[in-house]
Order: sequence, then C-alpha cells, then structure tokens
Amino acid sequence: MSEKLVLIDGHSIAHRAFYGVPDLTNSEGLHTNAIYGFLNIMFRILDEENPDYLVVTFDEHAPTFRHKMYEAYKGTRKPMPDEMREQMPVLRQLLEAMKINVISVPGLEADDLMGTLAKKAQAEGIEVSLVSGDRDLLQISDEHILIRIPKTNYGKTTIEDYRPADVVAKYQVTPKQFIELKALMGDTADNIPGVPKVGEKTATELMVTYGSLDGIYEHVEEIGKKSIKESLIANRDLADLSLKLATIKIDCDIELDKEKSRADGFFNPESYEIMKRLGFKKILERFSGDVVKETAKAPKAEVIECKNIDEFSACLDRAIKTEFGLFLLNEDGNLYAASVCFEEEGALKTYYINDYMGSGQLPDTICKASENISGMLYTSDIKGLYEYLDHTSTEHYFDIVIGAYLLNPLKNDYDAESIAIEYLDLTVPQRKERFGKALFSEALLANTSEVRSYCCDNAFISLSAGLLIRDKLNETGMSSVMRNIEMPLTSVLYGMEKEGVLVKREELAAYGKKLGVRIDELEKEIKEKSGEDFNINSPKQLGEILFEKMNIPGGKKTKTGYSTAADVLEKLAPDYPFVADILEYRALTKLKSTYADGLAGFIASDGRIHTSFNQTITATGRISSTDPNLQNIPIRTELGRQLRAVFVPKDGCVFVDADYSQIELRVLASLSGDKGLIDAYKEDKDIHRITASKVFGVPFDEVTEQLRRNAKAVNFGIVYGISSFGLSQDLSIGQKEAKAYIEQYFKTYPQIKEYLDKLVSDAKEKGYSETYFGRRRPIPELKAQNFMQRSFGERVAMNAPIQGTAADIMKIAMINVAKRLSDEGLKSKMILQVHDEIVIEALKEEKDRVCEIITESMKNAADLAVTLEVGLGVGENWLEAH
DNA sequence: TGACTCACG
DNA sequence: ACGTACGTGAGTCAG
Repeated sequence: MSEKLVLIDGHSIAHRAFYGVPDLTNSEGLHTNAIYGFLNIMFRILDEENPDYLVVTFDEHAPTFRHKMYEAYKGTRKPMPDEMREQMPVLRQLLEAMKINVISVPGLEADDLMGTLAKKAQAEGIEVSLVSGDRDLLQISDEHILIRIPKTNYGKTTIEDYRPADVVAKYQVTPKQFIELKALMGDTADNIPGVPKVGEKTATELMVTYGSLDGIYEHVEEIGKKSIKESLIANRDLADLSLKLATIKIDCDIELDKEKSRADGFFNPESYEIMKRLGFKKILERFSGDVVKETAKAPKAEVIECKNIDEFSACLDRAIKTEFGLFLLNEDGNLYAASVCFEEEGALKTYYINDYMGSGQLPDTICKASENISGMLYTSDIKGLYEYLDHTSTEHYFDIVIGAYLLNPLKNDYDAESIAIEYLDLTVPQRKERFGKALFSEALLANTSEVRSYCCDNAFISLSAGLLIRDKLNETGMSSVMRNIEMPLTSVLYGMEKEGVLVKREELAAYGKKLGVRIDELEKEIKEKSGEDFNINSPKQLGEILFEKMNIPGGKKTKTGYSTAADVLEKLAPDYPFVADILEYRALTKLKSTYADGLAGFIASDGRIHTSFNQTITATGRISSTDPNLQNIPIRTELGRQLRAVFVPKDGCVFVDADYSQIELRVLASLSGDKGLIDAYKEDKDIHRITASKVFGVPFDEVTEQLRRNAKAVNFGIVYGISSFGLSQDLSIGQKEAKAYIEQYFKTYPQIKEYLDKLVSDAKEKGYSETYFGRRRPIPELKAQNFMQRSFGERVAMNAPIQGTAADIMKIAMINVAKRLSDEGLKSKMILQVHDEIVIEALKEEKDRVCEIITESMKNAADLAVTLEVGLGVGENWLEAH
C-alpha cells in the first residue's frame, strides 16, 4: 500500500474555524476558537486517514508575488480581526510542539506551497489529501491528490471531498479548466479581477462550450451576447493577468522533508502544557496517562500516611481549627480512605488514612470531627459527602465545585482536576488515567500508592483552589450567594434526595400496560394505512413515508431529511387522519418509554424514587434533576398528567404543593420598576387579561380569549428576550404583526423597554449579566461577530437576570422552608422542586402548619415591589395536590 | 456520539 | 441578509 500525506492549509482552516466556532476564551482571556476548531478538523482528518506524513502550511504576512501583482492593480485583502490574529502564533507554537512539520516561506503563498508539495509527493508515489477552505486548490486535484474542504456549521464539521470527477460533477469543468474558469469570473476574496460582466454562469457556459481560455478567444466572434463579447475583447490583458493570478504554482523551490513530516509524536509533555493552558479538556483526553504524569508537577504538599485511625483523628482535630482541604474516597456506600490538607508549622501537609480493611471507624471519626469545626472545610461535591458529615449547618463548609460554578456557570463539569488546571495551573492525572475503569476497592488492592496520591492531590486541590475561589467570589460580589444560598442549599437538596418520593409501582405498571395496548393498535393501523412495515420511531423513515411515499405536502427541513416535529405534523393532522395517528403514537410511546417504563427502573428498594438535584448545571442558577428527571413529569395533556397520580405520600401523610404564580413576570415588574406593570399586579386581577386590555386598548371585560392568549404570549416572550420572529412562530402570525404587538407592549410598559435595553448594554459592557442577588452569567456571545450568536447573547442578557433571580428566590424559599420545618421539630419533608413549585410530604397532623410555613417562606423569600403570590394545593397524590 | 424529538418550567 | 424564542434531561435512531 502506498504512503499517505495530509497537507493542511493552516491559515485557511484557522480562518474557517474562527468564523465557524462560537467564541471561546481560556482562563487568561485569550481567544481560542480558531485554534480549537483547527484542531478538531485536523484530528478528524487524522482519525479518518491515519496518514504517514502531515504538513501544515502558513502564509507569511509579507505580501506575496501574486498579490503584489494585483494589489498594484487594485485593493487589498480584508485585515484579520484581532481576536483571530492573536491566535495564530499560539496555533503555530502548538503545532510545532506537536512535532508537526509547519512550513511557511516568506514570499510564498500557502496555495503555491501546497501545490508544490502535493505534486512532489505524488511524484514519489504518495497519496495526498489536501485540506483547505479554499476552492482554488481544486485545480490540482487528480487521481492521487484528494482535495478536502471542511465546512463548520453550528460547530458541526462536514467535509466535502473532491476528486477530478467530483469537480466535473459540481462545476462542469475539469480541475485544469477550473483555473481558467476562475480567471474569467474572478474572485474578489482572492483579488483576482476576472473579466468584467462575466460571472459564474457565463464563465461556466463559455468554458463548457469552448474548452479553454484560448478556445474562447479563438471563437470570440461567435459569442452571441454582445456585451460579453465586447468585454472579453476589451479585457484580454485582464484575463491573462487573472489566469496568472489564479494558477497555483507547482514548482516552488521546496522539498518534502519526509522525516520531519512523520505524523507521530503529537501527544507529548510540551504539547500537553500548551493544550492545558488553552483549556482544551476534550483534547487532553487524547494524551496517554504517562504523558500526563510526566507533566504533573512534584508533590504539592508533604504527604504523611497515618498508621492508624487514632493518628488520623488527631490530625483532623488540628485541621478543624483552621482552613483545611478534605477528601473522602467513597464508592457504593463505602468509605475507604480519607486525606486532609492544612498548614502546619509554616508548611502545607497532607495526612492520609487508608481504612480499607482497617478499623471501620473512619466514618465515625470524620463525622465527629465535622461537628466541631471552627475553621473552614474545603472540599468538592459536598452533597455527596453528607453521608459522612454533620449537615445541620453549612456555616463551616465550602464546596469548591459550587464556587467554581458560580465564577463561571457555563462550564460542562467542575471536577477537581479541571479546577486544578484552571485555578492552580496544576495538572494532576484524572481518575481514569490512574485507575482506568477499576473500582476504588479494586485499585486499593492493586495500586495503593496511586490511590494515596489521588486522595492527597484532591485534598490539596480542595484547600489551595478553595482559598483562591473564595477570594474571587469576594472580588466578584458573589460570596453572599455562596454563603447564604448555595452552601445552605446543598444540605437541603441532600435531604430531598435522601427522602425521595413514594411511587405506586403497580399503578405505574398498569398505566404502562394500558399505553402498550393502545400503542399496539396504533402501530398496526399506521402500518396498514401506509402499506409499509417501518420503524415509526425513526424520523428518517417516517419522513420518507409521509412526504415521499404518501406525497403529503409540507416538505423539507433539517440537515438529515424531512422534519417530522410535532409542530409540522400538527398542521397536517386535520387533513390527514394518518398523521394524527402518528402524533398519538408519538405521544404514547414517549409516555411509555420515558415515564412508565423509565421511572419504574428508578424505584429503589424502599419503594421510592431518589432523584439527583444538580446544583452546578444551569447557566442561570436553576437546579436540574437527573436519574430520573422529576422536573419534567407530564402535566399539559390529560393522559400525561394522570401519571402524576402514581406519585403519592406515605401512610399518614398528604402532599402539600405550593407554586409561585408568574414569578418571572413579577420579578420583571419589580426589577424594571415599571409603574404600569406593578400597578397591574396590585389590582390583583388576571395579569394577561389586564395586559391585553392595556396593550390592545380594549376594556378589561371585553378582552376576548384570543386577545388574552396573545397578551400572554407577549408576556412570555418578553421574559425570553423578545424577538418578533419568535413571537410570530408562537402565535402563528406574521412577523410584522408580531412586531406591532411588541411595539405596542413597550408603549404600554415603557420602563420594561428601558430596563431590557439597559440589561443588554450593561451586559455588553461587563461581559456578564447579574441577578438581583449578584449571581453572574458570562455572555461571551455578545462580542461575537456573527449576527445570530450576538442576537442570542442579547436575548440571554434579557432572560438570565429574570430567570436567575426567580431561581435565587426559590432557593432562598427552600432553605427557609427546610429550616423552619426542622426548627419547629416537624417531621414533614420537602421532597421535590420543579423551578417554581415545591412538594412537601406532610404528616396529616402537621398539614396546616406546613401550609403556613411554605406559603410564608415562599412569599417572604424576597422583598420586591410586587408581592409574590403562592398557589397552594393539598392532595393524596401529586395530581390532586397540584 | 450527535441529531431529533419531546417532556417540563 | 443573517435564521431565532429562555432554561433543562431522556429515549431513540443511525452512523
């Protein structure tokens, strides 16, 4: 098999990446999107092709010969944006660290370099793949030179491959003719003038008819269109110049250094350091554990292994009087080992105890120590440690994961290793790199010293990063959110997860069975009507059946085929009963697989479902729920909401369910200070109806249902960061009409408009938005060049403070509810939260008191210009209570 | 693994 | 002109 070379046009791929990948910056504020996008494209190609050689070429900035020829004639290239310019040297530095042959020759364009290298490699019998964003290269495509043009859309990369046949198929000309085609039509981006009046269509037609530039001029008199003919004749010199400009050189004075170009050695300590600095976590995973260990710095604190539990206990007693990092090695309900890091005699020390097969007293020792902390405990994921810690108060606890989340809630995860990189510039191996897929119990037997190192690293990171994170929270004004909201909430959520919610297993099964019967009927009917045995759950197959086989109008969408989304199908359903069947089938299978069957798998041995409430996921400050998600249990359809009847209180209890009424709109009214909206709320009447009355100028009592619906949609839209398009979609009206509604709305409530504008301008200036309580959300999209991204940023700037403030209020309410239940010695327990709703499993005898507590706590969670109203329900199941 | 769809606020 | 509502999580298909 012949050898293979991948040649990458560095500048053009970086350029593509820069405009295709959303704005990214590392912790130093360096923009990284072009580098990141470049690497993704490069790795994608390398993974696909596994070449023997790899070369990346760059343009030198000095004007090149070909350009000079034209620049003398007219104009120059557009300058590179600063955000991209600053990335280029870093990219080259990284590629060089990866031992990649990076070539640039002053005075030579990347095209010419690549053309030459490709041809020379080909002459040696090497297969070449040439990667560029620039279609100029198509001219050197041949049977052994494949031109690959990556396109990045929505961060997703597709690659167009061109062999000569593909060039002919797409442009109707051979690669060689492609040069002349280009000479005729010109290319402003490449400064090729072309022949005036000749565009892509004319040029193609001429080339197809006469075969070449010379051919065209030989027959120039035969050309029918007078203006074209005249332009061709008058501009022969321009055509010749353009041809020279468009021709890529294949005879530059450069050789392919095969040894230097070997495609290996990418993942070494040097490149790891740079990737780490750039913050490319996903790519760091490509490095082997050995490289990671090599780059890891020497021990960060002296490690001392305790011989027995008493020794460790003594260390803990010293630690709890000061600031200390704690790490607990636990898995599957077992606590195996612990480490504690603190300053002693002027030096950082980490004490470690391995209690696997030891005294068994470790949990007790930890718990007792935690009750007597006078200093501050720093750790990660404290909610997962409350099994072993006293959690009646969180005053002396600091969770670095939550701290890091508050500082930047946009990250995907906050494991200790990433925090170490970001805040300490310290690389430690991840669990996977140290132990692979082994359980801790297995690793403790196989590799005790690595486990010790893992534990001690973590305790060290908790303390050192914790102190930095604490300081940064102070600097950013978020220490109050941390201390008064997030940390107290950890123990509230722990309690809710531990309590869980009782589910009637048999009724859930019966519900699923009932769905199954109807699903089978529908499936049979759908397959009969369509005359086809196909997978109804496959959007691809379904789309083809609907829009091709059955010829239903309402055609295309999406990259992969027809859209079969509900909003598309709903428009068809009235005319096609078949489509209505599909919709019903979809709704029922969703209910069955996600809820009936899905939830059943989560019922624990105590008959209850214990979800996870995640505190570090959302960009706005809401909590989320997983495994299972109990925040999206159906309610909007009758059949779906029946499911809620299987969530029940235990014997002797009822559900008390409280929800905020329009909390986000009330927050908006308060924060904006809009007199009209605040007064509207004071009237204590249907807010959407009042809005309709004011906006549409209709007396309150004469507001029709339709008008009220419209006003409601606008109210929602405002909270989402209104756009006329979005509103028009929601209401199925024209965009003009939607725009008129919005303008009318802003005329009615002028201070809302002022407030929203200010949110956007403030966020643009600061780079982040802020809730009433000081929680921040960075909005890098506001600086994007791309209109779409920037508009998104603007909507986010309007929505995040509103959604986030509402989330803060709810969290405060939950903390107060939990505190009062506990202070008053009540046994009732908060068990669920669904953003604006709380469910309490209340003892029947405590029910009335619980209703008072929850209502008061929620109403008084914040002091706003508008009262927070709370709806209350009591019932024997969730359906009844809500 | 990503795209699509759909459940909730 | 660009191509959209804000915030989530889970199941399924198809490559």
